[in-house]
Amino acid sequence: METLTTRREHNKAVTRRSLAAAALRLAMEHGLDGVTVEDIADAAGVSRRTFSNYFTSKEDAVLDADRERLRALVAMVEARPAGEGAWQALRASTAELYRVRPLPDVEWMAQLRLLRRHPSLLARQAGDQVALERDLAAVLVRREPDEEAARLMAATFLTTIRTGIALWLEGAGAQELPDLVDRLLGRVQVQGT
Amino acid sequence: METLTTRREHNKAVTRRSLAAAALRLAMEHGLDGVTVEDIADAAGVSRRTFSNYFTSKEDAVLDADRERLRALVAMVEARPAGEGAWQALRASTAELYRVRPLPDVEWMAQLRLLRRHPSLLARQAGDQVALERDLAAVLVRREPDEEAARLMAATFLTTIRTGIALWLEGAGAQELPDLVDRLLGRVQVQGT
DNA sequence: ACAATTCTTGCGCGTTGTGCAAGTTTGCGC
DNA sequence: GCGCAAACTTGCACAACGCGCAAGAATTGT
Repeated sequence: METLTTRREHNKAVTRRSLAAAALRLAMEHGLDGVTVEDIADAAGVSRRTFSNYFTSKEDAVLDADRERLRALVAMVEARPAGEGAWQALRASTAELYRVRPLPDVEWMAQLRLLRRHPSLLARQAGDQVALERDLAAVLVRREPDEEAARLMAATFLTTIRTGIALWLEGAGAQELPDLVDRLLGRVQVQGT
Repeated sequence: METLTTRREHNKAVTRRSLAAAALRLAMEHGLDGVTVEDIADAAGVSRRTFSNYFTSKEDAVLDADRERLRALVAMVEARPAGEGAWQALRASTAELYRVRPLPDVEWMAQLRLLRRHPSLLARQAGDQVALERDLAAVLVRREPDEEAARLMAATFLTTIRTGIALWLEGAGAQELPDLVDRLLGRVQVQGT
């Protein structure tokens, strides 16, 4: 009675998660600069070299959960009802994401405050988003046939999310993140075809 | 008969420019990975250690001109007529930037194709933009008092520019960049107060 | 059970960023 | 012009990083 997938994939997924979790935990504990790749590898019970087989840097590992979350969001957008407009689908998916996968408050708060501080993480995160833009735009094309508009929409949308998070982190945290993000999304308009 | 500024500042400016220029030239010539910091330092006639006094990485040096350009744009936005609306000021400044400082076609084209390829440059560039968002938002506040809106506008604007450049690079280059960017800017709308 | 594929690991190497301390240049008041 | 203080450059050393390579271990399919 193994897992549903093959054993290899399962093992890989486990070590990947271990590494990402260890990276996040240690970075929150000692600060990003207070942790070496070797520390993370040790905590996950693998060698430094193996770490490099999964991630290219510690920033990469720390942000793994973030990326996974965004990939889930793209999938949600794809699964929205066919008739829905592009921007509406994005907005609805965002709300859905916060419903289906709420942020584990305390831990995430700490992670994000960490993110916000360290420039190399900000840079990496922004870089990741650029890569995601293509995927998101590809999904959007079904709802917004003009490729140029789809691309612009994807970029604008992701940036709006990022801005929402930034504002939320800076503010006293008086308002709920989902509400803030949704309000921002309501303020932006990208003209379609 | 020295320069207008003090000698020290002048010398610093010279070596900085030398380093940035050398970085750009060598990166275009041999690819980003085909160049070491030492190569760049040698080409500029300084030591590797001195390079680090000016830039933290070669990506940093390569993108120096880009950043300077964006800083000029922020200054232009600040200098626009007082009555002008925020988004209108941004749009006008962009057009002005392309008029006042046209892109040295061939060289820039090559640089941007280089940028687009290399992930670490994309990441760095995106990270720089995040840092610029604050400055731009601060300038915008005069025209858009709602800080949240100003911030969102700054982020959206910079992303639109980036998207325009990305599309331009990918396309056959049939259309002029300024026109493309201006069209994109026309498609986006960020609701003020 | 055996061979092929895939993953892990240790080793080595070139590169990077940075603190430190000595040397050099520039600025400024006398 | 003189000399001192501040600022800048340089070489050195070191921990850390990313990655190619090849040998060993685990997993797979037959």
